[in-house]
Amino acid sequence: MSPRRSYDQYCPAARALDALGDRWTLLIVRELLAGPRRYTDLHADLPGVSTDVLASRLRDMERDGLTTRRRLPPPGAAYVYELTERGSDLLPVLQALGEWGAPALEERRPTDAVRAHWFALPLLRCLEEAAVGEGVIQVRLDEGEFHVRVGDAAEGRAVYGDGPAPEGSDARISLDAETCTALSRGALRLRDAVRDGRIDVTGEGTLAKALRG
Amino acid sequence: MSPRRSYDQYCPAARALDALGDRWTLLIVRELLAGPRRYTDLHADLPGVSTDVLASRLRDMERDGLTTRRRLPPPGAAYVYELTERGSDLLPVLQALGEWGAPALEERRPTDAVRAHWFALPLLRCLEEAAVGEGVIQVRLDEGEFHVRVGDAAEGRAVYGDGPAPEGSDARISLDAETCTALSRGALRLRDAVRDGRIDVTGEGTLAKALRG
DNA sequence: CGGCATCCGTGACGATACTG
DNA sequence: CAGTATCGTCACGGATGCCG
Repeated sequence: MSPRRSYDQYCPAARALDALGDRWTLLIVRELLAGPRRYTDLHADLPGVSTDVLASRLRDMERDGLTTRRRLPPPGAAYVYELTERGSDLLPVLQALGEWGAPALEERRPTDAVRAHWFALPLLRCLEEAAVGEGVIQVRLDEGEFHVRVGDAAEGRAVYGDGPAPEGSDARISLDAETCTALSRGALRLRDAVRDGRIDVTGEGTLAKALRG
Repeated sequence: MSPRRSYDQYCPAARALDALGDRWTLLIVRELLAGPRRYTDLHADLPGVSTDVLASRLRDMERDGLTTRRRLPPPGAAYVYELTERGSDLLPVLQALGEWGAPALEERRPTDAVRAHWFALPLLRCLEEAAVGEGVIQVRLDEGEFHVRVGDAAEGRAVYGDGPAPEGSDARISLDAETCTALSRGALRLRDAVRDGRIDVTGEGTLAKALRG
């Protein structure tokens, strides 16, 4: 079951690792930060995880208060997993991890899987730093689409999600994964990427105008 | 050897977990954030880690650029392990983990080990938030002593360390682990703890005066 | 004595097959 | 679709031994 193998240390970081240290756990959190997911979706976006391990992690995470399992209303009645508030509070952890790991994206190995929404967190950081304003930005990569909510002072939940934003978007940008990587590594600034045509911005609102510089 | 078991995902967080996801790795980083340590010291402050796993982790971490192994000059010639700059960059990760895990410190199990410097990071956050000024504070708990450097705008390396500060301290405080926990959980404010006598402050500098309120 | 390497039992993990 | 069952392999934890 759960991390019966506790570190048994009276230390906040060790306590966190008791709940998060198992393989795949934090990556499942990363997936669910993009919104509720079904078991099969999780399995598809976590290449390499075996079915039993995924099921075991989801059980442990629910037991530890990180996730809940909810049955979708018909039609399409299925179970979806989503983060609790406690689980959503892990956003800073994923951000810190991603920031530290960004330099390691320099090399792109042929065996590496790619999903569009994996770039949501790094890109969100760039957009926040650029202070382009407030609103929802729809992002299109070759690998797929996602959306991010920038400038939300509430610092509330669901700052980004997979696919198009249900409530619509204030601006749309299109770029490739390489540009995304360069932005997240700090090797490229948002302004320069837009100026060089590596980011295509569509939309007419103030947010789109701000993105164009 | 090293995480031969990569997640094989082109994602910054996954790349970070490739290097950090193995058991004990992040706790070794936590230890080394308090300063260089010898193998035996690490083994003593990480109860439960087996000798071969510790040696293996230290080798992997050195290979991944997180740590270096240096021979101390005689007398007392021994090897010490210390973080590289890349390794020190993990401070935000440990901070985020610690902040998230702090609520789990409510229950203190009898099997839990305790070390004084494990409270350094949480306490550092409290002191930074209280904005008491700038300088080095020596902290004494029943479990041991450590020191923290507050208000250092440089945000540089070595914001805290085990034992007394080599360069001396501007103020000294004495408190118990329970008070430390309450502070890190946000259940107790620094001002109130000082006022209630749960923190004893000694020293005459501006930093000590600021701590007294 | 500090710094590991070796051996061994157990449990976690990964892949495949199978079921409601 | 959403898992459970089975199995081989590897990583982990504990103990011991070696070597400077």
